[in-house]
Amino acid sequence: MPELPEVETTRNGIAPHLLDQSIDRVVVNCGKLRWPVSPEIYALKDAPVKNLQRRAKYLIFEFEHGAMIVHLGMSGSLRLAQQSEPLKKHDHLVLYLSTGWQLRFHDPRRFGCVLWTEKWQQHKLISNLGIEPLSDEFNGDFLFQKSRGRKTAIKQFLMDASIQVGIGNIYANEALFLSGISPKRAVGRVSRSRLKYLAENIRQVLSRAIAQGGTTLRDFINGNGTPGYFQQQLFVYGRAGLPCKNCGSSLKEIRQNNRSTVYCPQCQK
DNA sequence: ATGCTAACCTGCGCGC
DNA sequence: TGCGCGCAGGTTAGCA
Repeated sequence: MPELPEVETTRNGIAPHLLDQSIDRVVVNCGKLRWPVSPEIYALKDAPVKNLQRRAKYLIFEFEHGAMIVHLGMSGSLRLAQQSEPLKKHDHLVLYLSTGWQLRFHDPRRFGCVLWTEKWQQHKLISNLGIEPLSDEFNGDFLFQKSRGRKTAIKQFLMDASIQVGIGNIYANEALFLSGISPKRAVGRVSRSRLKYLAENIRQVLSRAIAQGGTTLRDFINGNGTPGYFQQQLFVYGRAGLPCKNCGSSLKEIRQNNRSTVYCPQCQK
């Protein structure tokens, strides 16, 4: 479900309700997620949230004594709710805030996770991640340096979180279209100038998606229960067989690494 | 090191 | 209406 913009949108939506507020208690309705919900989460009590940040597609809730790491997987969402709203199917965790609001973790497919760690930067899911695509280090030179000698397809490379994080299937497809680069091209053979353009497009597409509240395909909602609007601006993702918005020819769909890739064979070389 | 596959799940749309 | 199939925003573990 959520790529970087959707996770960031979630953070923006819930942060005002959490910062310096206390989580009184947590009720776990189903602790069987990608990994079992950590025991420390069950025991969380009267804990003020000191900070809420995003690293890759992870949300990090920092407390005095440690941190809660949340990943939304493919179908997860976090949503603020009032007590009076009935629980939905797949509302696996309910965090009770001292303000009376609840933060509910909803995840039909249960590919997400809710874990506790004392030092989140050293957690094994976090410590080996690549750089943030919206940071200054992420640019054409970085992509050039990381990609030399590699034969892997450029799309797969973009989605490799050990290189750079946050780019999932939607935005990999979109960024390559915006850059006019074939998703099949061996990344090690893409020129420095094209990689520079690609890096700029990645930053731009992610930033714009955040500004639009993310992409809502099936059921993504931000922390306040409202959908995103970026899907209206998608050029290729989900548009296989439809006309290219640039040249009008039919968009083609292939599978790479068992993920669907949509691109314009005319515009992307 | 790099790279592929299976695995973790539920829900939905489509063809028959 | 119902059933089976394939596909869906992700990522790790395990094995070549």
